[in-house]
Amino acid sequence: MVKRYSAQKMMIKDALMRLNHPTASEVYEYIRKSYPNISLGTVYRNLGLMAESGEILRISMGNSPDRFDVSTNDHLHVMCRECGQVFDADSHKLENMLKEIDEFLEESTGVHIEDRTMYFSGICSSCREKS
Amino acid sequence: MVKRYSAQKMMIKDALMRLNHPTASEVYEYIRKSYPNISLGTVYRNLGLMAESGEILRISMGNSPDRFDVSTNDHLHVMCRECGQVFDADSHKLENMLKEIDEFLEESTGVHIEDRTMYFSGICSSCREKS
DNA sequence: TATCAATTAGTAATAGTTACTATTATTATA
DNA sequence: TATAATAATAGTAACTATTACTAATTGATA
Ligand SMILES: [Mn+2]
Ligand SMILES: [Mn+2]
Ligand SMILES: [Zn+2]
Ligand SMILES: [Zn+2]
Repeated sequence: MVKRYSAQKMMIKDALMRLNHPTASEVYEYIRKSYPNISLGTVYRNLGLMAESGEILRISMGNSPDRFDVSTNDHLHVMCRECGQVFDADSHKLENMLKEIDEFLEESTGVHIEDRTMYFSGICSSCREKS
Repeated sequence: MVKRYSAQKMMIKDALMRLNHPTASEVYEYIRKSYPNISLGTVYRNLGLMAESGEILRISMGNSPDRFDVSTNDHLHVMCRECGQVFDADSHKLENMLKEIDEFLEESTGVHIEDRTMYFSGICSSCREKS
């Protein structure tokens, strides 16, 4: 069970670095330009494996298709509901607040918090200018 | 365009009050016991309409099916990853912190935050006792 | 009672994703 | 190097959650 770093896997990693939080099909379409034979299944499988191993991040936002992220450091995501762009925000400075929220929830629900999911949406500055 | 509060709609509302943050099919299965002819489409449509009008809440947690909530007040959700139970937590006391997070994000991304989605998961107290 | 829009049941269609399978590519080994 | 073992792929089928469609039903109104 030796992990083979196939050409396809490298292309997927490369696409992730070039695109901004792409969906699986965005990765697929990007690679297809230079390598038309890539299979959508291969893209999904590798993104899933990489996310599971912690090499990349899977971002589930509501009911839209999952997005993937090469940055695995702790950070938050904000999406513009006008243009769809996804913005990163370093959550370092919020660490204490987030811990406080966890503690509050543990106390009021009895659940030992192991994971939190949060994302935000609004209108980005360039979309605000346009209107 | 008179809003008719059909028998089906009432059954759906009743199911929501009796079940704990159910999915559309949980609502469907519940109603089917006493009214086998109810259509899954009707359940989906009415849940969607009620959520849109603000009469109930739609809760999207990751890639699992959407859940619905009769309580429309501001509160947070915590799910036990062992038994799947969903717990409510009044977010009143966190209001200031949440606003601070919004402000931080507006400053660091330029996006004017209009909506935030957050949910948490962990192990509930009764599941912790069992192991 | 006749009319007409709202709603329904039942089913078809869709989107996103995972599963399957035969084939190809890569590595290990005789 | 030739052969065997197995990891990964392309292509497609299947699946789940959800929405769309349509003909029939319901119920309010004139
Ligand atoms: Mn990111
Ligand atoms: Mn709730
Ligand atoms: Zn924008
Ligand atoms: Zn539990």
